[in-house]
Amino acid sequence: MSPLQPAFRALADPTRRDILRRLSARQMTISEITLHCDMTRAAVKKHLVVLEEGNLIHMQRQGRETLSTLNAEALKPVVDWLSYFESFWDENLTNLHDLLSKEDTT
Amino acid sequence: MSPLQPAFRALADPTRRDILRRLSARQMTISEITLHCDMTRAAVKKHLVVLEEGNLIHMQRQGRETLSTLNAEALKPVVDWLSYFESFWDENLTNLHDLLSKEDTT
DNA sequence: TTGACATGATACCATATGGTGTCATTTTAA
DNA sequence: TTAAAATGACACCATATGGTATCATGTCAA
Repeated sequence: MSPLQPAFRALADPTRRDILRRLSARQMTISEITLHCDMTRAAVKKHLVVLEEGNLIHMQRQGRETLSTLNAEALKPVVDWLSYFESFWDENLTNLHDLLSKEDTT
Repeated sequence: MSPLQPAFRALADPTRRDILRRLSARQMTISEITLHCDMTRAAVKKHLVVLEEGNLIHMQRQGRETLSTLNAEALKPVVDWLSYFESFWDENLTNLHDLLSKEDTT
């Protein structure tokens, strides 16, 4: 399996992307995160596990609470994968040019 | 629903990411794509539909075949969303610093 | 030491997802 | 005109996914 797969999978859910944004401000406990999520704590916990599997966050027990911390570096490989396509953004304009040329001769 | 959701969902599957890479070289028919995918044409077609829902490709009937074309621009919003976190890549190094300081005083 | 707090861990459920097989329809080449 | 090629459209299946409810366990504060 591609090492990117767990990260891409984690990013596919809107709740998980929202959690990432919140964790970018500061680390939070599971209960804190749950306050914003409109679902049970158990569901939030599951999302956190998926995020951790994607290495996008780190969970650390601290006394009776568990702090989740963003690991933004893990997004780097994802951005790199997507960056491959940046060169095609302009190239598509070229294709549009070709298309227009053909239409001119029709 | 966030306009990004269909794109993130489409990117979550390795087969679909592979198809995007292949389409970056040239547009292909469904049968051509299927040759590389180790699954039936029907399954590939489903993936193509998901990619189209994410606006990542465009399908166009051409006689008896359907040509799939990459729409790389649709990846731009995805990259933009991820770029928000770039500023935290360095900030995490700062956090590491804090952590090390604390350990020094322990 | 004792109850409330914050979780971990499960069991269970409905739906979404990823695949297959099959059949109808349109198009092309002989 | 006719069979093969290339799809579209379904029906069907097993699993994964996203949520809930519940109960056990460790921890903190009074």
